[in-house]
Amino acid sequence: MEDQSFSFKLEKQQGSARAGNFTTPHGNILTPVFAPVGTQATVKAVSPAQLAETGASLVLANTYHLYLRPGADLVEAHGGLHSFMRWDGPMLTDSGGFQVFSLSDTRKVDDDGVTFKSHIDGSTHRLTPELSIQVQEKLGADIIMAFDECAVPVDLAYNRKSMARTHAWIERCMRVKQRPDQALFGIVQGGVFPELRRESASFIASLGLPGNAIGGLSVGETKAQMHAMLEVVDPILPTDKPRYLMGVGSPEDLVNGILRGVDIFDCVLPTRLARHQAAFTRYGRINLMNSANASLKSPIEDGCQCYTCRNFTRAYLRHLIIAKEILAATLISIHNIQFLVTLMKNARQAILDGTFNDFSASFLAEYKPSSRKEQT
RNA sequence: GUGGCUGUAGCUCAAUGGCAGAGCAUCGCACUGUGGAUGCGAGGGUUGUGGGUUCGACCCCCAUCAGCCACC
Repeated sequence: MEDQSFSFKLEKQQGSARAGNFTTPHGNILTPVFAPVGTQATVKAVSPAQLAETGASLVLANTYHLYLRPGADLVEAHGGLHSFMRWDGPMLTDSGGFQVFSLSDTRKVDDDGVTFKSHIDGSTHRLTPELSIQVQEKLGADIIMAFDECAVPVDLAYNRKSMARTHAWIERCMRVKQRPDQALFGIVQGGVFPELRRESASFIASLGLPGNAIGGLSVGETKAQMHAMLEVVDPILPTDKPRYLMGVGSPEDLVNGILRGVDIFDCVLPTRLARHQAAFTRYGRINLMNSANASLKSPIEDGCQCYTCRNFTRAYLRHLIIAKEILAATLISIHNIQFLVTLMKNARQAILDGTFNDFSASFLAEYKPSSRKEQT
């Protein structure tokens, strides 16, 4: 079904950490990789040229949002997502499955699909595995995702049922998929339950898809639970296919994910935090609005090669924030994206050099997570 | 000069004799397959000043100061 456009070469492995090269019709993805999120066919506040300058390769967009607005037919009529939003590099679309979870106020899930109300105009819609694939084929991303259900990971009985449903849906996705220039990834579910995760990973691995994702994590469970689930899944998923941890995440989560065999990450965090005035540094997250930055002539991070840090002081960025200038979101987004992209590049190089253990240990020792629900 | 109105948080204003509050601003925290350039919280007061009435006064009375308006 897939043509020769997609191949994954595992270049080097150190422990569970992997350095690879995933070939797509729009260029290679060197892994580990972080994909910034452009839900509505735009990485918020950042132009494609600025995005390219951060070193980002893979960009994510969202089926649910684009299906509702402007509609898949319109995107298709404009030559697909790459052409429509002017991103020449690899792209990935989420299936809409996550919205089944995050918009649970207004959804109804059954074995055939999900009925939900539009957050834009309240109109009722129905999404099925078949429709999700049809929409994603019109959008035209290089990597498309199976339509899954992301259940709240607390109820074992419900998670078992939900996992079975997700597995059935993936097979339906495979049956209707037509375009050979798109790679369909399956998604492992199973909540925080090792036995379910094992079963799900075995099933997904057996499908022989060009890539495999791990879903249903970073949705409220503890870090320890997330790590445990990754460790359960790591030895089961095929080593010769990329693994994608959906929706993750923070810098420490990326490093911890690589340590447990993950190749691809995506997250809204760098851009959302930027719009909320927070920036990553190697020592942890800082809030640029803090008055301590009011007169600082230093950049967000000394030595950072991003456009923002090469040109602008913290005092200027804080001024933009206080004055409510939209450039603040742009400049901080550029920094945060490049921070994670660079972290992935450095991690990849360390794996290739055989020094990833030291790299990850020293990064995790230096980087101080600011969230209160950290650790544990 | 005469009369009137107004003085409460940094700012704009509530509170009609019963625990002085709000919005904005300031300060801080959070954000994980993006309904959100958002959400949560904190600090901040000799109610212009001085007297009086009252169990109790931002509130009523007297004086005084300041600003504004009108009329001489």
